[in-house]
Amino acid sequence: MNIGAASEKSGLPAKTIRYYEDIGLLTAERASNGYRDYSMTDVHRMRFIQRSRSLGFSVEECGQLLSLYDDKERESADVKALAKTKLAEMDRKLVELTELRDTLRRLVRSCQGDRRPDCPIIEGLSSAKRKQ
Amino acid sequence: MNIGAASEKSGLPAKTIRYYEDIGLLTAERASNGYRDYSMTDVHRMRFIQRSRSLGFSVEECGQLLSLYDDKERESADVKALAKTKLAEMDRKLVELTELRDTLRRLVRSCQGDRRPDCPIIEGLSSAKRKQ
DNA sequence: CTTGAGCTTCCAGTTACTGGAAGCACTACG
DNA sequence: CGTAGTGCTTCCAGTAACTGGAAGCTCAAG
Repeated sequence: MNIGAASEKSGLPAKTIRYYEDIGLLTAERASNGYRDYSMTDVHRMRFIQRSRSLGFSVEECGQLLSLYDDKERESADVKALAKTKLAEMDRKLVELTELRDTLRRLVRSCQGDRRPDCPIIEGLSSAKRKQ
Repeated sequence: MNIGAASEKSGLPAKTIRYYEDIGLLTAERASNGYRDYSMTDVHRMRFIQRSRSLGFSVEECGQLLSLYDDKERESADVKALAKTKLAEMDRKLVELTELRDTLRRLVRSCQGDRRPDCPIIEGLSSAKRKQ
């Protein structure tokens, strides 16, 4: 399939797919017309990257994960360790995000949304609970 | 207080504080020696930006929020609308993140962490539930 | 056979920092 | 009082991860 179809199936913009190829995260077959030609395996790889990125993995870390994926001889303990580290990070981030969401939600509720210039959202955001 | 102290109190690196000044998000008094001199109000503003950024507001949006904050005559409805939009976005992101965290957690649990090369983490990540 | 969408490469720009050099300012120590 | 070290200053360059745009080739439809 062409890059457009792969883009649609993977959720990655075509530009980004080309960029990932540039930096070595993806490779592409070429059709006789010079167009990139992707298989479902490629799309899986794209989705893998897409998901990993949205999980908070940097492109570099995606590369690590993918290299573990590619090198079937690698011990799965490596993958597990990496995943565990990321998991802890995500848990932390999730708590933080939830807190912030709740703060914002509370503030939106308490804000009148009328013409009073002293909106509590601003007040709340600038003085919200500091940690450590 | 100097930039170092403000950095510590706000959680923003000094470099970043200077950068925010560059792009007009922050201003700074200057002491007689030419050093930037910050008040607690400035630190609040920094914390506001720091929190907003970590909430997923872009620097541009922080600017909008801050301009609403600065211009006391503005209706708070504007702030509320902006906050509400962001709130919806955060809720979506939170759901997505939770899903991904759970996926990763399940996978970490099912992965042996031994020398078997067929780690299910990779498999799971690359084929995880696709939506819409 | 042309029109338009989709593909190609390449280069430039963007966002939000981050690092490093060169040099002035302040504190502390001998 | 000199100097060592840390912190501040500016400025310029680099980074990550895209994103946009130009110039040109390719393909399907009318």
